[in-house]
Amino acid sequence: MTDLDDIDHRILRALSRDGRLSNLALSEIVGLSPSACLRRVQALERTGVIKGYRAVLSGEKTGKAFTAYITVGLNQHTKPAQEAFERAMRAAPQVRECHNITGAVEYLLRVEAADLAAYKHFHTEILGSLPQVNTLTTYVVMGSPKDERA
Amino acid sequence: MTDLDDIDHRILRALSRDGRLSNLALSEIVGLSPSACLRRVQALERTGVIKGYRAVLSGEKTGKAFTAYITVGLNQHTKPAQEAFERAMRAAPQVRECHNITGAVEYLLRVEAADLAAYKHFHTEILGSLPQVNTLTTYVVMGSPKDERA
DNA sequence: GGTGAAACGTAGGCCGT
DNA sequence: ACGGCCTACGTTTCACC
Repeated sequence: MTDLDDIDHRILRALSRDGRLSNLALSEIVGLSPSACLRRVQALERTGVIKGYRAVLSGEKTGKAFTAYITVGLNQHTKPAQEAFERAMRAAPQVRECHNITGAVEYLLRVEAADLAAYKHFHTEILGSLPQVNTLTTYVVMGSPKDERA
Repeated sequence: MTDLDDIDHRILRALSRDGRLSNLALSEIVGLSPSACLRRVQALERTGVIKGYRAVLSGEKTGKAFTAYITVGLNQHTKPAQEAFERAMRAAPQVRECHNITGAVEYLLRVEAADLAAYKHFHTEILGSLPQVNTLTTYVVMGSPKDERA
């Protein structure tokens, strides 16, 4: 369907590192003329290989100094229960990621909050009050030696 | 040190959603003239509030259809052992994230691979062969109802 | 913070391969 | 089908108010 050659991969690598590269600079990096390069980038965007662009913000400097991963076990495995839980996660601004995983529990969340107190509030008032939730285990992030999705 | 007003927050929200917004479009969204808007964005970049910009790629369409989270327990808690492990994670292209966490194990990884076979190879040949690694538990991602860091 | 103008980058038509 | 050239147009960026 979409097959990517060497130049496409170079474009994707360059834009992953710096999504604000100008087309002119990008064309020099990948060794193409500006117009040929632009056409490729537009095609990658059109076909959904490039899903979008994002500014990467500093958690500390935007008042989100506390990050944790949480595993969530539900007490029912029915579709309505899952949908209700996922709806609640989508509505919660502290939840940056919600993954449906295999294993002993159903979900893995990434949560960002201002501090431990704000996290505690989220944990007990929001997560703890959902009727579908059975088990919660928190893993506080002390550091991220690697985070390419920063 | 860095205190952010309402307009700054609007800028950050807009650029988080679309990191390629032109300064002109951004200035209209936040209700500033282009030059004033640009000065703010440059200040946010200079002070590290905006850490960078990234293209968000489709895992499926770039040949990474398999995603898993892995918890890793080490058999020594010494600094050299941690550093050796973190070095190996930084060197492994399949590892997109490596977080140092609290709890029963030391690390949480996010790994992306082409398919289950490629993952198995990484799991046994790379992770399994590191002398510091004691326990490995894999959680395969079946779906991500929410992923704002996409 | 806004204005204006010069410098710069973008984007699309066109042609060659 | 894909790359390079050319050029009109839009955007960025900076000194100045």
